[in-house]
Amino acid sequence: MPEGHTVHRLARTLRELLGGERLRVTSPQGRFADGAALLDGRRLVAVEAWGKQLFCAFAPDDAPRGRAARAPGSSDVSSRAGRGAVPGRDDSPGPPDPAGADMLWLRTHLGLYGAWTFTGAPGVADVAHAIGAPRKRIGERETVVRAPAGSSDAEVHVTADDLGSDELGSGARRPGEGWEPPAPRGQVRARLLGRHMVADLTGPAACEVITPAEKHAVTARLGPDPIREGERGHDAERFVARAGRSRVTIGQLLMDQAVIAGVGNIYRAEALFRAGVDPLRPGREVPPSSARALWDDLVVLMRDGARTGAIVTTRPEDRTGPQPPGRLRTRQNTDGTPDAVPADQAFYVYHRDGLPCRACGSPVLLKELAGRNLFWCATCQR
DNA sequence: AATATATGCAAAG
DNA sequence: TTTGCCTATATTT
Repeated sequence: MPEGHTVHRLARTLRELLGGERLRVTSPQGRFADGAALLDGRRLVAVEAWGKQLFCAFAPDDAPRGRAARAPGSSDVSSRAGRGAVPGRDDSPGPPDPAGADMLWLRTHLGLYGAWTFTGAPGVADVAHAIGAPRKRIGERETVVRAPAGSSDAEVHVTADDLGSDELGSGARRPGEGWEPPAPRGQVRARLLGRHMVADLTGPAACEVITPAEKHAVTARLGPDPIREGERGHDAERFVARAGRSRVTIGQLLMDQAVIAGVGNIYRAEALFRAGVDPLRPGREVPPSSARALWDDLVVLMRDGARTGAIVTTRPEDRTGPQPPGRLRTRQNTDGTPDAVPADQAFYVYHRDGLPCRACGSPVLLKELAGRNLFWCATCQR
């Protein structure tokens, strides 16, 4: 269920935790055995997200060595703030050419159910960490650390569980020394194993090894990605022009990865509400100023999502709904930041059908459109 | 134990 | 427009 923000977050995590390393690549489940054999022993030199697509570049081990290539606008593997340094890391300069003829790319797409699970050696990454489905992350538990009375905000602390005290939390050993990765859990399609970290991929819609040319063909079909805005220039104008000449509804255009990459069902519904745009209005009948506002808002919302790991679109003054009885539930993947918001106050319309609109009080509507649930307020969105 | 659900997408009809 | 697929988890029987 990840939207683009999740995939960018994954890219950063893979870059930081495995970038620059020679990896063992396997397919414990077996369904990716051939592809894994192609990548096994190669070096992870770049990790890139575009919309919901995740690309990992694997260079031959004899290729020029260096840190993972810097994707424009993203941090490279040297940004390891808050994590322990890894001994023996190769520091030689000169990233390999990601388009080089001997490069192989791993293309993955999480689809509805996919997830990456990360497990690290003590002192390298002290928590098991998964992104994507399932909602409850494997080996992780969230606890509310602070929930001030009268405040809708709470701090959430993410702790590892289920992995045993020998593996996690003991700072006694040197980082990664003597570390063995845990046995694969569930249907692990692909496993990327570094010296101190393992990344397991389950349930992807796509997991394949492709050439640079094939990778280029995939990205050429994708529209501009709000999280990557600024790399190419004119992304906003591209989106506005493309949407503005279409007879397809703006609600469908926002879900079309060739029109705008990375938007999913939640960002679609929420951005349309925030812009006051009727999802059923044809793109060519949406004023360009509204289309531009949609794009600009998605840049902010999705970058926030990539930073915090959670989709929260409500403004603080609109999070005044009644607290549900029982224990506080917060949006997952919050990284323990104060940005945590009760799950039922994170959205304006998504999954709020039948409930009163936060702005006008009229009931939020639900309609199935192109196989997906569309939520909107017919009063606020024109 | 069976069923419902999910932030997706492409192929088939 | 409908179907099929990939998987783990919460809910219901």
